[in-house]
Amino acid sequence: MNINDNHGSLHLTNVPCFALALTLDCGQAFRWHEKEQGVWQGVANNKALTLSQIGDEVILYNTTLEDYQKIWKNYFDFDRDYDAILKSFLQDSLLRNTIQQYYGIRILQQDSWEALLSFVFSSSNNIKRIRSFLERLSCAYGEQLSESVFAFPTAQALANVPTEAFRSLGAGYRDKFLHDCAVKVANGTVNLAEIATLDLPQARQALMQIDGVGPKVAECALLFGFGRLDAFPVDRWITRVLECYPHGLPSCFAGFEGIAQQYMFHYARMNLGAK
DNA sequence: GTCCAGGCATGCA
DNA sequence: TGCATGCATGGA
Repeated sequence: MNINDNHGSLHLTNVPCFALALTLDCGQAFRWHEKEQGVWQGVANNKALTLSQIGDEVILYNTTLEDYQKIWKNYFDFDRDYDAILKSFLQDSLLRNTIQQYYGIRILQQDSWEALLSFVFSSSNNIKRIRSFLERLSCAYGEQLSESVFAFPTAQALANVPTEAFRSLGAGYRDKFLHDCAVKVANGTVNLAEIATLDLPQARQALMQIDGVGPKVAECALLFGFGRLDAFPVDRWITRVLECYPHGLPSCFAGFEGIAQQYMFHYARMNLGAK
């Protein structure tokens, strides 16, 4: 991959294994939207970004080489050899067509707090609604970065928000879960930096101290927010896909079950109708 | 009007 | 330990 700094925009060429729209819109991150055809806009790590893709060329419009090195390279996980991982997945005949069809979905390395709170809200909910709620939440309690762009609110900021305020933003019954999550992260009862150092079972247990965090939400937080690519969230869709794997997952997924899971998830949402 | 969504906590057997 | 049920809300 090559990088050219072009007066306030960065041109990445020969970007391997990257489908921008699929990656931003496959239900792992909720603060990206397609502003116009092929042009995506979003916020992560307190930075706004606009970007687009043509073939294996990606253009980042409003950033610097410094921020790319510091934030976006890691966020898009560009140092990881996805081609090699996906190639090994092709050994599984069940997922082969899906991998080829949706080639280039990457797991974003999101902020752990943002991923955790986002998936607390995700329970028994749909992606469109998760998006709109998190946008309202950010507008209400996040730092303003520009006229219409707000950072994801910090745990400290949300810990001071009364439960009823979450309810009035449309959180529904999850209002108390959001509150508990913010309080426990803000006061250190749940220490995200420490959880990042734990093995998977311990990390799950630590996250599940939060009201509203069960096995699935914990797994999503670990996969999407802690870079645990061996985490494997099972939701309603994945449950249906797993009916095709009565003997468990194939060994070619080992260590990267979470990546395989995201292809399964996308396949299911695109191809399996309502149950 | 009915069903469903990246589940979880709770109560009961 | 295992299963059924309620839970808020808005879009299809």
